[in-house]
Amino acid sequence: MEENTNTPSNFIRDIIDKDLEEGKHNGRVHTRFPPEPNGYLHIGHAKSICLNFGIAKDYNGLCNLRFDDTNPEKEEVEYVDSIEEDIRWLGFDWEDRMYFASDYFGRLYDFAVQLIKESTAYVDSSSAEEIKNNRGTPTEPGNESPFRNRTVEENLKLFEEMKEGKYEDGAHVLRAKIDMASPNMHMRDPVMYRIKRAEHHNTGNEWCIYPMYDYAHPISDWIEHITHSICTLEFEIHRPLYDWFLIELHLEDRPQQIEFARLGLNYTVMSKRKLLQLVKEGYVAGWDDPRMPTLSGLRRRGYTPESIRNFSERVGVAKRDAVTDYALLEHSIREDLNIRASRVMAVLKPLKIVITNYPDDKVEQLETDNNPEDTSAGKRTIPFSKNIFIEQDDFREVPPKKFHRLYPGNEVRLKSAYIIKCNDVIKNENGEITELHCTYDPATKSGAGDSRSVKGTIHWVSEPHAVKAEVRLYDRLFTAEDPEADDTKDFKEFINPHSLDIMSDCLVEPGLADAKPGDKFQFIRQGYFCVDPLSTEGKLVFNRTVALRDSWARIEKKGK
RNA sequence: UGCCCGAUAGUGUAAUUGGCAACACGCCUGACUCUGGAUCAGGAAAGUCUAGGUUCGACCCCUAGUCGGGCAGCCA
Repeated sequence: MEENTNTPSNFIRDIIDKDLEEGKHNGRVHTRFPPEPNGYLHIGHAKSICLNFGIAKDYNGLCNLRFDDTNPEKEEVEYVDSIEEDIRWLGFDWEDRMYFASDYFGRLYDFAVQLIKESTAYVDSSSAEEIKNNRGTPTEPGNESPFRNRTVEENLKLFEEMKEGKYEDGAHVLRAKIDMASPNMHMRDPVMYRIKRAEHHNTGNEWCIYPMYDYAHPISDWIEHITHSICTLEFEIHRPLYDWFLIELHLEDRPQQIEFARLGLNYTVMSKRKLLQLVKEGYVAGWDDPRMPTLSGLRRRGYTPESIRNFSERVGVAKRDAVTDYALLEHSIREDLNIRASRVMAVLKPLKIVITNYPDDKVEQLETDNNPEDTSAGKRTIPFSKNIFIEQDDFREVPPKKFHRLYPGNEVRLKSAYIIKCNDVIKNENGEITELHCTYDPATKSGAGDSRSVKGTIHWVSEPHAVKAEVRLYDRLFTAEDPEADDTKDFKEFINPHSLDIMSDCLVEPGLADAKPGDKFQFIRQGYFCVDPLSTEGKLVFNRTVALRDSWARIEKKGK
């Protein structure tokens, strides 16, 4: 399949083009994707992954995977593993360039010593509370720490002792000596190192001091020869600090930080904290619940890597906060599945039909296309018999206007089979419809030349051959476009109570009996579905990825 | 009454870098169809936040304002 090759221009590519023209970095382009292993990747990360790996590819450069693991209290190997898996699944390859910020703890320490020697870093023995109180506010300057002017020797000794574990957590921090009156809060002597006795997923108990993001990130980028360090908007104000460390350390060929707006998607939440809350409080079944915007959730839902890459391309890259319409994501997956998913028939809410003029024991094997969009997908046969099931929604005793489906006296075509006519509606003592009696027209067999045509075609399954299945219909997780908009209400108040609808009495065509987890299908006239990872041959479970566009639903709605 | 950033159809992005607004999604019509899907054809929809200025000419440059977002973790 061909992917969108003409990537639209964006301001980051403009910057790179200009850098290349000016001969910066000797014409190299090297990016990195730097997740913190403290949660699962979501669709917003996918945008960043596609951006970073995509740019590297288009400019003949490289993109590293680097785990930003400077806070051992929050990070776990479980997340490292899931992140690797998700990026690979998305279709990107970091080759042998998987790094950890923790790989650089030694060098980071040495660089810190260098700053101390140059009197641009000092050990502050103030408490966290005192540091906070002396930082000032956005409108008022801060106060200098009483420890700000310790001698180099004293700082060196203290910092080394911090490393050696001579002090308790929080007793001292290492700070950059910049400007307590800076209008940019991040330049008011930011903390570089803190003492934290926590086991690190990678370095174990080797260290008891850990660098802060603002200090570790620019240096990690420099160590890896990154040229363009792409991050999200909230780091914009950190940029002067990013540059400050590199300049003070006299590092050449410095990477450039560029910020873009993170992805916003309506009817969902994207913060790791909130997603974690949904998982922990049981609103969803886990990180890979098909309603989650996580990559593992989307994967389980049936989204393909191609569709997510195309989506990421289409949302664009800019510097303004924006919210993308969920419909764009849905369009991306429909577009992909339309050309690759086999069409099959499945009845979600069965309504029995007896074809009164069809021989009792006869069974025909009818031929049908696997995918009309792709002739190479071939054909298959499906059994047809006297007793079949159709969708309850495809019958109305009293049809509304423009209803092209089955109703008393009307004819419809059974997809790939015959035209039938509804003669009798059979009801039980409660007046509920139990079955329909129809007659078929033998002259209208599918593929038997040009027979009559009727307005409606519906799907069906043969009763004796049908296979039972459970089908899970998903809808958006939230009822509000922006569940976080109202700060008098918790976002969880907007959870859609109908986001999961389990249909347990569905019937699918026999060929689906041995469908394997992950297999994707179009249930004709309904939508795209995939086999859930927990599905078994004894109990088939399908997840609805996305419904087909439904213009009848629109017509009907307008009529009301 | 601080600092930083942003503003283009309903939504998200473009605009050969100063030449008079385009693409995608969505929406509406129609054609076609053994999926009310797909496909095809067509359509509505912004005059670029506001007010000035520079210029033959401004979405683009300048000034002032408005609105929105971010910044006071020993989080990233």
